[in-house]
Amino acid sequence: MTSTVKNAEINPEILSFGEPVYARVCEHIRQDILSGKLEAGFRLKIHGLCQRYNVSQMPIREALQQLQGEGLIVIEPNRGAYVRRVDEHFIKNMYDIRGAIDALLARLGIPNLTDESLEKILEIQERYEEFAHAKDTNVFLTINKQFHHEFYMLADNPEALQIMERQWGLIDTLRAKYGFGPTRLIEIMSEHRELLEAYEHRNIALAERIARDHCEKAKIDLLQQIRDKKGFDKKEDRP
Amino acid sequence: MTSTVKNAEINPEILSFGEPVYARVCEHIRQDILSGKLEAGFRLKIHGLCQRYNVSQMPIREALQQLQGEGLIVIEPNRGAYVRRVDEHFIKNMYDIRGAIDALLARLGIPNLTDESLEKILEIQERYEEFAHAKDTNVFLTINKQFHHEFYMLADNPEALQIMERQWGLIDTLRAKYGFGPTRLIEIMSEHRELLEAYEHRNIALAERIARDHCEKAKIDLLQQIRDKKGFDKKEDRP
DNA sequence: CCATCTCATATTGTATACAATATATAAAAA
DNA sequence: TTTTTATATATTGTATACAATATGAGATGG
Repeated sequence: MTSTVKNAEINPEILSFGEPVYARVCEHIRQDILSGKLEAGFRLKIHGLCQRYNVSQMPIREALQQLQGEGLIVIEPNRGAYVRRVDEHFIKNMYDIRGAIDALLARLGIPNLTDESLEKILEIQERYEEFAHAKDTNVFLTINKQFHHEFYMLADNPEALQIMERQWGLIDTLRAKYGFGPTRLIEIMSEHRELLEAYEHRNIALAERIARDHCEKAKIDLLQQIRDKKGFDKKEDRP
Repeated sequence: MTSTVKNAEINPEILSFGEPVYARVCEHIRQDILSGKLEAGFRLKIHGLCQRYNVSQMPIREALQQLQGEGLIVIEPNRGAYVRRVDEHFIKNMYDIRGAIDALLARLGIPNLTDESLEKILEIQERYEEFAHAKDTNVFLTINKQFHHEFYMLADNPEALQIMERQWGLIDTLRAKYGFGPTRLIEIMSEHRELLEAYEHRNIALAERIARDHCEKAKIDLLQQIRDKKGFDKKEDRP
């Protein structure tokens, strides 16, 4: 082999696996956005990302294009890329959509409900209640995701799951940042219990209503948290 | 300026505007997929696209990444890109999702309903009925889109609109290919009339139900059309 | 005849050079 | 002082060379 290695050392963490660099970089940036390390509105300069990941521009550019397709960032041609900015409208709209989707998934899922899945959900719920007093937002978000994931699985509609997950990450990011209202954690617990009961009784109409209300209340709570803590919608880099 | 032009002529249709090439190529491929020119499963080889658009690989690759983010194509690392394959499950799932979203938009939109918007919708509906006997699927799809677009606007939830439009294009492509069932066009007309009436009376619950049923019937019709005309799910290029 | 290996070819992936565009700074004119 | 213009710098966009990987055909061994 007559390979002419003329490039300097490459970040082994990025190159490591057989996966292409652009895929790895894409995943990395996505996580940085969803974890809140890269805040909404943050300007993503290609050169900066090149240094950060120690690779050339092209894999970076490809990663950014994919993230734009996913809606996590916005690329203005010849001007640059920014982490998508979210406003109260976006939050309201996403919760409304989620309410509709969750209701749908209840309708689709209840006919497929088995005793095993019911038990599994109950188990998650109990773990949830265990941590209810801990007040650790991230632990909550994780268990919460597991809880709803079980319902989603029952419905057997991966497209709905994918559509929601694609953008819902941004909402979870906000929730991690602003937390829950003082009484919200207790309310969530009982709302989940109610939902579980509706499933147990195979009461589709009731489950739909509870799922929608659940989202509605979560929406109100998050918006309230944001208004309380303020600091929202500051530090602009570019409109 | 000491520019050293060493590249051959560039396709002026692609380069023309101030828009970057990758954006133009992206739009072009997207249209080719949605219009059915590039069928589901079609292998998108970079070199082939380079020749087709007479540009180098990089803009092509960036365009493909974005389309993958949008979900229109699938890129298997180191193996290639394919137009997303759709199966009956996908169709069923998308119609279910659309039913839920349309119901939501009815609920959100009715409170915002004005006489002007009502009149505009009625106008579209009349144009619809005018063309009902023409049996031109594409004309139908266009007018149909206008009809529903008005309802979507009332709801003031651009995220829902965007989420739907992103993937719904693939369904319209199938509809354009397989057409409507013999009695379906008449049914659509009356279903739209019913929906319009429910809006007129500001009957949210009724409008929700009609919107969902409308999607349910459309789903059944499309699946039937596909089964009838066969030829579906053939000509594979790669799993 | 079948399985496996080798090697040529095709295709995708990455780095780099350079071009095009936007942004910022400073000088000139009003 | 304000506005405009010129110029330099920074940043994005494109083409090309080359590297890495996958694919397929023929050879080799069982």
